[in-house]
Amino acid sequence: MRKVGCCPFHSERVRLTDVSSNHITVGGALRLSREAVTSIQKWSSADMSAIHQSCLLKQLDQQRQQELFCDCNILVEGQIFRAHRNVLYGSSGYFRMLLSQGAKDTLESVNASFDVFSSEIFSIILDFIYSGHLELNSSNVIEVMSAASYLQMNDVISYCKTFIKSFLDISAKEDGEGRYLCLSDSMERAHDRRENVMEPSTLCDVSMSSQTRLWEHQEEDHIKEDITGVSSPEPSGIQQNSSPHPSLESQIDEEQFSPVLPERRRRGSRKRTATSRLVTEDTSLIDLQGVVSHCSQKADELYASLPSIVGVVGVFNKDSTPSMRYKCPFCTHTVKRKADLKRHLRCHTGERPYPCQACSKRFTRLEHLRSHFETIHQARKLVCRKCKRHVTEINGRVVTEGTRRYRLCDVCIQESGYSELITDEDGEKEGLLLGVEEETSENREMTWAMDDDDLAEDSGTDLIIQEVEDSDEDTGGM
DNA sequence: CTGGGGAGGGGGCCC
DNA sequence: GGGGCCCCCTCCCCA
Repeated sequence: MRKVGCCPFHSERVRLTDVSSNHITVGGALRLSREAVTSIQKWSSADMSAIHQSCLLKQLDQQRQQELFCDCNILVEGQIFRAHRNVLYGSSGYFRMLLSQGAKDTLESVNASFDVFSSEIFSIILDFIYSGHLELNSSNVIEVMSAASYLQMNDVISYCKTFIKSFLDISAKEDGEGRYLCLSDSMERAHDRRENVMEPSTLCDVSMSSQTRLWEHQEEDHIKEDITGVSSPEPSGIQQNSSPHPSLESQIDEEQFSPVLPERRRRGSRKRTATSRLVTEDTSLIDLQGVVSHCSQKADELYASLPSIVGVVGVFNKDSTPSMRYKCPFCTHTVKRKADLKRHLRCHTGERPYPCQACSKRFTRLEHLRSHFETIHQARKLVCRKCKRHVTEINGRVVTEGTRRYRLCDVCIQESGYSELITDEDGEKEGLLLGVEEETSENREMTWAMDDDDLAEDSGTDLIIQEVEDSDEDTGGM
């Protein structure tokens, strides 16, 4: 009579008396196929740790909900949250400092109180600490990030950054034909997910342009030569999701969550991002009205949700009175006024609400657009571009090349043979911008753009992206 | 390779 | 709070 066993992993019937090279006896009785043993070895090394951590975290969360072994009381807006000091210590730099100071009194409960964020926000963060899931939506993301900044929770900040950038994905994305498209698809995806729990899988689904902007802050040096993101490293916000709880697992890799680079450094990759280049290569006109208004609404929604004090820095005036400053939730920058913070945030969100209707470049500020338009498209500078001498309406002429206009003195015009490019004076006075060419609807659009005051968000309602020659000026400008 | 200038972008602050 | 100005810095192009 033969004894027959079963491989528990392959459900393969194995004759225990049949010792063949394809099966391994474990513990003298259990027989496993070699494939099963191999898979067990792989499975153990790769997943056991994560499973264990996940189970441990769930167990801790259950203890928290049952208030078992909780040795921390956190008071927020009159509401008391109970938690474990070990968990808080491993999740928050703020609590790490706080608990380190009272490390000797390990038997007594630790009490902490906060009035810089709401109980709802802290509840969200505490839930994340104990579950690894962050419940973000458009109305709480700024406050969550602000609180996370206060609590020194870099992983939460990274979550929020990714969320905001995917939410505010307003830059144009280039398709395979070199044409820049509106990002309604990615924005809709962001819209769809914004009310949902920020699961790791959704984080991985952040659009490429969002990722590149995020990496621009953290991995600038590495991606400079490969801003397209094809072979770029994973953003930190994604990497950390691979574990059930990165803070507990590794106490946060400080290198991985390095703070945002200073503003001056980030400009290094400005032109490689190509986020504002909306030039199309075909002759069709693309109406971005919907995109602009949609993005503007998204940005306004976020800005409106800014807490009254995003962060306070202990700065004192000369008379020793405290000076309140607004802290950027993305970086260490602080400003005196909320409006300045709003302006500053554009450099993080990538929002460019001021499009040039002549060349489709977009700007973060109206003054930058105006300066660009006057310099590039209106030739306002009374300086000869060639010899740099001052010119007047008498001894100088406006020369037009494509959408770019500049002035040359009569001498330089004769020397360089630009006479055929001289702009008609009458046309100039009337605001024509394309020189000797016939006035077209596009020309009128450009004229209107600077004549009217509604260049910014309002201009989006009539925004027409025009066909622009892929001239050196355009490519050089970006 | 290098220096100068143009263009773009960000901060501070005044109106 | 928004608009605007000034200043500074950085990047890129070109001679």
